[in-house]
Amino acid sequence: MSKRRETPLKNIKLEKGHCSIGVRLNKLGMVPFFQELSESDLEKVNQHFRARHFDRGDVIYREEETASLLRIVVAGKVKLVRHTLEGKDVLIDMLQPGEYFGSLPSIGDEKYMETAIAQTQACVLSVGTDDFRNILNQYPSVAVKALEITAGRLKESQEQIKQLRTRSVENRIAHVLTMLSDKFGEESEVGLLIQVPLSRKELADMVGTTAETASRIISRFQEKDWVSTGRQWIAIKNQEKIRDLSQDKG
Amino acid sequence: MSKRRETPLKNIKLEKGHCSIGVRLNKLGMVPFFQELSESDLEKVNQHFRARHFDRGDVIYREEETASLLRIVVAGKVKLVRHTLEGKDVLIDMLQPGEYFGSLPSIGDEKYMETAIAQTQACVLSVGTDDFRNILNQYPSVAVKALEITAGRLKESQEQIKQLRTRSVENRIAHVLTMLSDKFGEESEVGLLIQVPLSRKELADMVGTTAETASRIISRFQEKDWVSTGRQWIAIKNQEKIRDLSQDKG
DNA sequence: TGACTAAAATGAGCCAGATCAAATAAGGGA
DNA sequence: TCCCTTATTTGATCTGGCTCATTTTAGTCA
Repeated sequence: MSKRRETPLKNIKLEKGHCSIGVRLNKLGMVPFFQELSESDLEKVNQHFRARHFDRGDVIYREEETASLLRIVVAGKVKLVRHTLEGKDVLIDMLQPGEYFGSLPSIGDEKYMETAIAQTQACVLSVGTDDFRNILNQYPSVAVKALEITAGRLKESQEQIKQLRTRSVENRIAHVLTMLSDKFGEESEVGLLIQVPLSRKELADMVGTTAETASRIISRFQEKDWVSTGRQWIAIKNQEKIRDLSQDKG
Repeated sequence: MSKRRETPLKNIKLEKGHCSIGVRLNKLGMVPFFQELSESDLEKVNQHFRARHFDRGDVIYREEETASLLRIVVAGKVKLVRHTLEGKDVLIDMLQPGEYFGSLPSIGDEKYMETAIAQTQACVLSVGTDDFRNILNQYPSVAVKALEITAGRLKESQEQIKQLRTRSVENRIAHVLTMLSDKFGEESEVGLLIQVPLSRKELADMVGTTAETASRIISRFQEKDWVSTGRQWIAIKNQEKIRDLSQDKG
């Protein structure tokens, strides 16, 4: 009855030159940091950026490397991971176009604390930390925006700490699925598809479990027909149930 | 042989009027935010602040209350806690003079995400969020500083997430003890004393365990003569061992 | 379309740490 | 110095989720 299935994930193929100077200026204005800048200021700021393309799986920078650049995702998805000595990974964040990563110009912020990897083909802008510091001092609105964004991330990360301590793995998985579908969700025939390649292992690393446990739980969801999944993808069929579980009192 | 023991903790009694306008300006310059401001700018900024005294246990603000003030600890210690529906608490941070809390002026930051409680008698400054926003726009150095501080907290909190997922409770307790002694440590006859009242329950809430488990672990440390403790206080007698445990490969 | 490979699903056993229940003891107050 | 409250300690038991090992797929590629 069913044809051979193939990934419902979009194969994001970025064309050659997509990461060029021309496109760049255009996109820069859409980055939250710079939203309040005038056209001309934007152009000045743009001078300091360099653009670079990455293929899926490329390491953008490594933990422990000397941190000297602030980066902004312009196209594609980028994941941030921390490795531990015991060989466990912690998936800190999955970034979308418009989001920043790398080092903010802070004192003693000499090493990157995490590894950044292109999760799909991606185009990334970068500025030197010193240049960015100048930008911050010159355009207070950029600094305020950066502060807001960072404060927001701090809250999220505190929320995650709270969840890690108090909710079950099942609840936490429901929670990331909700977050991911809010961020990357796209309606498709199989349900609300999370438009990023994401293995069970990666899902587990976001939530703080093992791939096995994550798999068991996803299977359970599937039995109840709340999600549909395959290799590296998950789509949500019953948003309400999943959201309920992610809320308090699952 | 030994006299009746009493808490080695200092009873921080703040005198009346300690929290007055006069003292205030003096202290404001010591707050990291404002370190780079000139005397006269400092005075202008000071206009916007109000000072207020709190006794031990006083609630400074509650989770879910509308957030409208940014606060700065001027004297005493303040703890930030998150409560969960299940009745568990998460102790997010223990603040020292000079540190900020409350709401940064960010969009949609309408509710406090945590409850702030005076852990000792304390003096706290506050500014309206709008006023602070103006300060940020007017003095970029303040904004940059705020950004640095917030980014630093973000890193800490990511580090904590990593630890929660990968280290044992024993390791994590050793880790907070190390952090707390770096921050609040004071040499005393009983060892490097953490100069803040801190119950086992609170220790547990910082680390993500139960009071019982925390107690068992502290007992173990005590047997090895690494720490000495009593009600609401802990002093470290063997910093090296504790630090080793908190490091990787305990 | 069939073969092949890495991802995913499953099974069985085990343990750190949570829970529940009780016994102790620290240290403030009079 | 004694009393009393409430933190702390300790014991016994239970379990979610981790581990290790194996079997099944999904989906790509030729």
